[in-house]
Amino acid sequence: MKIATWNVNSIKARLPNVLAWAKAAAPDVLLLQEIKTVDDGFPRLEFEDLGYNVATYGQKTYNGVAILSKRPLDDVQRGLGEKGEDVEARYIEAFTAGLRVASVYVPNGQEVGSAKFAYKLDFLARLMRHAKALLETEEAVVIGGDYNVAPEDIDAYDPDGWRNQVLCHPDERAGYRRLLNLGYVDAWRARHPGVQRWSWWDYRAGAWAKDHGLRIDHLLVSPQAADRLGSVEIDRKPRGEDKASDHTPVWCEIADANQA
DNA sequence: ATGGTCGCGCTGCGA
Repeated sequence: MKIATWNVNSIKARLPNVLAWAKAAAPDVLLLQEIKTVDDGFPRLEFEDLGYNVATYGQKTYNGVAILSKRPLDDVQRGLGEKGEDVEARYIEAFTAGLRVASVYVPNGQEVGSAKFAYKLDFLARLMRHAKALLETEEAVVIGGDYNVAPEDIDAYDPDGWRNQVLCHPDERAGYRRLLNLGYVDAWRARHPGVQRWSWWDYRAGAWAKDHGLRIDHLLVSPQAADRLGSVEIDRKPRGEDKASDHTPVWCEIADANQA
């Protein structure tokens, strides 16, 4: 089965792009971030027509996450289940197709040292605690999303220029690395050691044209899912199309449990 | 170039 993650930067503005990609790439599970709409505004019927079940955790104007799956979505959970998470819609998980999957939109953090940066670090800590609890179920787990962290220097086009900036600061890299220390695997990096590839290019300053990007969108897979990991790719093509999101999809294949 | 460009929703904020 194929699982993809994509920060679409408004599902309404991006609907033709997302429908076209979902049709062509045909992921079994599509994890979306920054849908930027309340649940009632999500174009549910258009995705149901493509054969997806839809679960959303929306919010007016900002944030918002969703899970689309060709299999039924069970045990849907919205938020990280700790105090303080109800304000911003940044996490949704469900059990589908024999896996637990989650779509996460980690706060951007705006500027190192700001209140928003502190909120980002706190969110990463809450995510870590929740991810740890998920591991204890010994289910196959895939937590995909926009982590807003370039894990290592190799994940930035100009690591020295980005050093100590938001998205690359050591404190947020440490927060992200704690997820790996629990036993989660960065699926794309596991399949492509030493390779540079971006998942996000700023709209500004001609970043796409100059290929100035960062790899900040990740699929973290539990050991049980890592044992079944197949191909993992970043699909650059949607970033170059008309009315593109500033992020592009990342996908992985997870073999059926009985084939592992 | 301390800039640049999007989306939301109608003014400036967030990314």
